[in-house]
Amino acid sequence: MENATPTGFIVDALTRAIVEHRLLPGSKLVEQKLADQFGVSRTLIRQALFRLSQNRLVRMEPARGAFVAAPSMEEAHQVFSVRRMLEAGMVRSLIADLKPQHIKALKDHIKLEGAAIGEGDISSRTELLGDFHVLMAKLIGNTVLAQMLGDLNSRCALITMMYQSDQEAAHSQEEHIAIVNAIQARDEALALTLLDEHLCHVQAALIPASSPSSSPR
Amino acid sequence: MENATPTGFIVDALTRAIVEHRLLPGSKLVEQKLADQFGVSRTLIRQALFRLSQNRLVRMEPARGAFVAAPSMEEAHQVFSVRRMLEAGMVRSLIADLKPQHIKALKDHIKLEGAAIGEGDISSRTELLGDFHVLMAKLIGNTVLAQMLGDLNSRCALITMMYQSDQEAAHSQEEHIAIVNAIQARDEALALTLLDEHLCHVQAALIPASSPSSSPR
DNA sequence: TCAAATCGAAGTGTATACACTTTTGATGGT
DNA sequence: ACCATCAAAAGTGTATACACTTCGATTTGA
Repeated sequence: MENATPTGFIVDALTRAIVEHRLLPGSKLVEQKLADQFGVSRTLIRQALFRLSQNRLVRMEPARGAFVAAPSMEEAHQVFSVRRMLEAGMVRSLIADLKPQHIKALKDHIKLEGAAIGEGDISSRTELLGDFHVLMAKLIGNTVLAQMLGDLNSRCALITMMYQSDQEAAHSQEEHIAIVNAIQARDEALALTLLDEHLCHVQAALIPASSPSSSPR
Repeated sequence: MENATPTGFIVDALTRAIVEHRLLPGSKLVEQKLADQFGVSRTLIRQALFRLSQNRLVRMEPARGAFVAAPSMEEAHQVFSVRRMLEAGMVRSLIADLKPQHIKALKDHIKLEGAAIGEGDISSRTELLGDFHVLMAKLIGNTVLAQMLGDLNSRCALITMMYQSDQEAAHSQEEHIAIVNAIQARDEALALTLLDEHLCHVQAALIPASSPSSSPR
């Protein structure tokens, strides 16, 4: 999953920084400062910022600069709505052509989640909880879908991570377990219900209140 | 829908050229030539090419340059698979909260399709047949979904357009009509079936045979 | 004192320069 | 005739230069 190109490295580093909220939503990203920090020229920084703006992780205003995105509640709702559509179809596909190794892969992944949750490693915990969904896409062999879910995931993470408590993380993992069990039993209706509820729970755990995404004026 | 920035203009122009197959899949895109053609420096061309490579309309090979993408059959299959998932959910949402103006908007759009098909305007016909699906996303007020479908659409267009016959275009429009009727009748099961068949038909009309996407070596 | 105008600093947008890689075509050996 | 070698041409990757815009603070005029 590592990116060898310099621009890719910068994109990854900034993505982590944003998703882990070391760069807060709304922050200005000054090109020369980043260039100094990474020890490269503005050229590469600009490439990275443009890529991030296509991911919607940063927002670029003409002649004003780049800012860490501050997704509105409305947008978050839409993102989750899309995820529910995609993942419902995905689970159907998975159940329709289920193989023992799929179940094994999912259960192995859940073990990793458990380990990260146990250790209190928030960053890797959030990543793994998100990757669970990407893993399903990969298992049905649809890389296009996997990449889309990955992108949507980053977009969600920008919102969720900071606000997800230990308890919510554990809850997410339990839901993952239940979903895998339903898949294993090939109970499509149950799996779909559980998945939908799971995504709703994650969404419901969003921004407790406040913050109508005040535009940095 | 117009993009004011110079880079956006170049992206749009190249997108049209690719989707309309004035630039054939596999073609090399030499930066300096494009720069001369557009009357700008390589800087802006590179920005545009990077954006297009994120859309998967062009593929960039390190130190070798940019090429018009030549999606494999496998990838096309995956793209359509994702579209089926998204659009099934979308139609459910639409029916669940249907308003008279939605039906009107869809029927108006179909009229436009009919006009383009009648005039034999292949370019605008293909665009409108694709926009039908994006329109549904907009009607349920999900701009995130609308944008994703738009992207997937471009990616499909790279494959479909060239090969779509007049007859197939007319067939597509008829299917759109049937889908709208089912939506109007709020017959979810029928709408879903028709939509799924429609997407399968479009997909089936892909590349008649040949071309295992020979990589330009 | 306050508001408007102005000047300078900071930052973005685009072009250009230069190093390095790939490609291509020619040359020489077998 | 054919393949390997090598040099020049073409092209990409990154840095830098410079014009123009935005933002802030200070000055100026009432």
